[in-house]
Amino acid sequence: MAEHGTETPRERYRAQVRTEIKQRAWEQIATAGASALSLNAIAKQMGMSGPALYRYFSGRDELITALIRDAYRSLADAVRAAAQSGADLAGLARALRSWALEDPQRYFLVYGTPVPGYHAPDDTVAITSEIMAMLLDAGAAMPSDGPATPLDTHLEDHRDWADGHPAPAAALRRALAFWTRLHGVLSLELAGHFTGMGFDAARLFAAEVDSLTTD
Amino acid sequence: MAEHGTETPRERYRAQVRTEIKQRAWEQIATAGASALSLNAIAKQMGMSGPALYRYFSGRDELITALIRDAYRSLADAVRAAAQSGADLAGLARALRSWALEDPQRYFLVYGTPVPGYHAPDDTVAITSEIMAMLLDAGAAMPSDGPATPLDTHLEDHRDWADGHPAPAAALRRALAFWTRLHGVLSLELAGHFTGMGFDAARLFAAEVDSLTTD
DNA sequence: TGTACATCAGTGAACGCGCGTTCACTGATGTAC
DNA sequence: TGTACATCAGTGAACGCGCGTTCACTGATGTAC
Repeated sequence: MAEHGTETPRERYRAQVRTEIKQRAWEQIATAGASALSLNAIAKQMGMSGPALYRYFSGRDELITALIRDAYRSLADAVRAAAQSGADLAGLARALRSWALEDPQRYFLVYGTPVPGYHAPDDTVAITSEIMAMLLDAGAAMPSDGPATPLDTHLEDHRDWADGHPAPAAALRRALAFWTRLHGVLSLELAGHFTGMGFDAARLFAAEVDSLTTD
Repeated sequence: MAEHGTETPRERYRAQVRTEIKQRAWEQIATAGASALSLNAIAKQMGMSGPALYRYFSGRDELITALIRDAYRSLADAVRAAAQSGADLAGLARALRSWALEDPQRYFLVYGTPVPGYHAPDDTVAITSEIMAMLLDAGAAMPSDGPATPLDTHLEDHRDWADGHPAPAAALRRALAFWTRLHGVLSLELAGHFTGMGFDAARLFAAEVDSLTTD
């Protein structure tokens, strides 16, 4: 028999139901957007009554928070998997794109329109700098010819966000460009702003990836 | 006395109230996000009863549609104003940034998380290509040295979206990069993803603007 | 192995709420003679 | 200029709805002796 740590059957069941709730929540978000997420609707879909969900989440807010945390975690894992298999910046970019296309609404839960007043859970900043560290690793592994840009010198003085990472300024710049440029193409593509324009979004993305490595 | 075309006092009043409704709607969106927009709340804020608004908009959907249309229009006007005062691509970029910072939620209504199932009004595509034409003008006015990129040749074959504009492929590429790169920095900044990182978002934006003119 | 008890998942009724929207109406504003 | 009528802005009551959330409960599952 497989061992599951010190998990009791009841704990396993709880974890299972929690997972199913989140899964249904994602489906609902994919169908009608995050603002339409409803506990009662999820319960109905699972064939149980509304109040039952309060055994698993203390309320709607905690559920959404859990979803956001999972989304960040999942993104970091995707990048990590690529990094550990020896990918360079371009490889990480491909991993990012795959992850984004896999579930656009998940992407938008991380990078989409912020809800005024809502504050993302604290762990997300830790996960973000975890991702940043991997980008910095990849950026630092590249040859950086050319003279320092004005942005380089600014970043040299404001590198706290790199959290002690010894990457040179050019790598900091590249990590930021990775973030902003790829997010630019991806989010416009996922939001449907390219539909009907006729060109291939994948090629535009590829060109932006190229732009990171040739400066 | 000033002439207002053939506007009757009643028509003027109607237009005034419609404008105030939209204004309150924007305030509400800025406070709690677009999904929290409520006709009743707007009415209350204006000191009138809920049903009164139905004299001015056929329902919530028509109001949101009007807001989106106005947002697109306003963006196009901002770009146009810059273009008509002789700005180059970098100048248009500054205009875009100003417009975005002026009202982040307006920006997100145009470029933020799409609501699955909702379709933006048709005029918006016309306005988008109006903006594109101005970017193409500015892009074509720049010297394009260097060999054609793989993206250039792809765009050469898929330039329908340029709507007959005679810009060379390099200008098409630059217009798209303008769009995606600046959106990348801007949307991350407006969504607050840079807060706490310590660097100056304006400089990052400036660097991206530079990247458009030096390839 | 069998009984007594504790834990805990899920139910169903009930709460107050704010939403969008309709409808028949009142009263003010404008128009025609 | 004054009266008769039409237009139309805004009201208030009412509708059904689905939401999040609470509470006292039943019944099944697990635990201790």
